[in-house]
Amino acid sequence: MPVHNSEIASIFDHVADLLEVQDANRFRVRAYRNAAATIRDQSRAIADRVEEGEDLSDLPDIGEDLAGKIAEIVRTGELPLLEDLSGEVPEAIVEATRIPGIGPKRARALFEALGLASLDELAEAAEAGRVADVDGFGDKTQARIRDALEEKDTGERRFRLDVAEDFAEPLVKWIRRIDGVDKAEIAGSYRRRKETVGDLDILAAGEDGGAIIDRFVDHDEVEEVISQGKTRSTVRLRSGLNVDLRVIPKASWGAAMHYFTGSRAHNIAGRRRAQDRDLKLNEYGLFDGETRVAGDTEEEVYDRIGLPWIAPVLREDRGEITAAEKGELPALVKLDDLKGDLHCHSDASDGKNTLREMAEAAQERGYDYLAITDHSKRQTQAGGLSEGDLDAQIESIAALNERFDGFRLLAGCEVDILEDGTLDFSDDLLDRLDLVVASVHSHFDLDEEDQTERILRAMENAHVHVIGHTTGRQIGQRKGIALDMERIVKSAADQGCALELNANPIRLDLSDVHCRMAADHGVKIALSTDAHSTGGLGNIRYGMDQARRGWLSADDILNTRGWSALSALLARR
DNA sequence: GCCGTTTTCGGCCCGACTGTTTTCAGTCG
Repeated sequence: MPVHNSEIASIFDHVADLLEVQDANRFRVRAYRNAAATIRDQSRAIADRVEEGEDLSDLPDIGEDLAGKIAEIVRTGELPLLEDLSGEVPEAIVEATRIPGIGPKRARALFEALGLASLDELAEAAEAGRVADVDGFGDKTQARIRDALEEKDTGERRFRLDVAEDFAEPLVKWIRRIDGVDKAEIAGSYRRRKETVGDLDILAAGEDGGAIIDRFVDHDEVEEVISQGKTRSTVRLRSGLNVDLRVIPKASWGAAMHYFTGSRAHNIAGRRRAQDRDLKLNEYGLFDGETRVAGDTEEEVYDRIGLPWIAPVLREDRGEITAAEKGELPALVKLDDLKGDLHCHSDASDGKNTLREMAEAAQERGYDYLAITDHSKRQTQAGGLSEGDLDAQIESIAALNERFDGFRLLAGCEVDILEDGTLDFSDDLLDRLDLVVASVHSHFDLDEEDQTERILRAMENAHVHVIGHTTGRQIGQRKGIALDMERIVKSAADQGCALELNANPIRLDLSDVHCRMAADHGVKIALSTDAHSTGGLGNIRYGMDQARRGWLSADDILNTRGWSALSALLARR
């Protein structure tokens, strides 16, 4: 089994963790972390590149040494350096660094001073009051350790974007009404529209930071004030969501938005560019010595470091800076480009609304078409249609279309991909449909080889236009099925089969990296909601954000085409 | 350990807040 990129990245991250506890050169630690990030963001399998004899040191942050180590991992599945380090540093110390406020230095100091060997022993020591006896530690840190270990709070919890929105939007509106606040916006991964966010970063412009923050920490939903200064505060809401509020002067707005939108890696790259130009970039502005030369707007900041404005969704240090430099940033797809939705359900299967209601909702959104893709017969629990039911639905759709002007319901189906990769309906029946989406809804536990073959076989059926929610993952709830995505994408390209980007915020499947991989291979993406009600069509914006994070342009998306162009494309299968 | 308009050495992003100590290292974002 080839080694996955994520496995190589994890090994490097683990090495970095262990080196950090050993108090190794911090730039060496950073080198391992940077390399891990680079590897994680590659859309192609690193293992394949090694097999093909490619020079990995061409990749950013991978030099001769790390290229050699990657080759070794690909060959043997192991890295001797990691084995050595693991023998020298107790894993429990690394685990202890996940306690908020405890980093590598303090974790190691504690374990050495108290002769600890496990987190359980650390919990006992905190309970017995021995932590506060260690030099440099006091009662507060001891209480923090005790509480964190009691709650098993590793600080790792992430919130789905749509869930975070429910808390974030009312909160930022409330902050805007605080006296002295000129404006306030949410920055961070929320603004970059990541599928999950770890915390909310809210930026407010105002002069009297102390007073604004006093009001902020007084908000009803604040459960705990983690830190509170004159310009910055961190609180935990009752929901468990952490919120950072940062107050800056109005003149620094653009620089601060840039800074707090991140990502961290994108910021570091930006500050390096500033340095190269003998400037200094921080959240207050871009400075030439003591003089601020930019900072009002993000555009101005980018401009002065020689770049066009870069959309927040691209700010992940995945090549956007080089692309911006060369004037090769993608023309990102936008909501207005969409002409329809290619996956939704009616009350004929497990949807809530009738065909007519779904059609009217789609017209209200300004769409030219909507594909009705109810479940096939295998999906009994979801009211899957029998052959006869689908037959009747095709007729109903044809009758409805008679009444529409400039709009069309597409007769479709979300047909089940069975365990062996065959489909739940006959080719003859599928042949009568405008659009066929084929999806996996069962046997999630097959191994990677079988699962991949299963999808490949489904794609070989020329009646299949789109593979629905390809990995089947549900964010925070269910891992996706084991798939060799590169084989899937290559085959999709060969077959002319599209892959779906499912806009449901629980799915967002494909991921951003997979979107980009697909586009790089020329595979078209169906950007669809999988709506089960008229309201569900509104989820399209989450899928749009994900598509943009995947660098997709309108041409990469199937349903930016009008019906005649789309039907011509579909007929080519 | 990586990188290079100062290219094989000597740099490596920047600032706020906390806890513990009394001037700052560590941690975090």
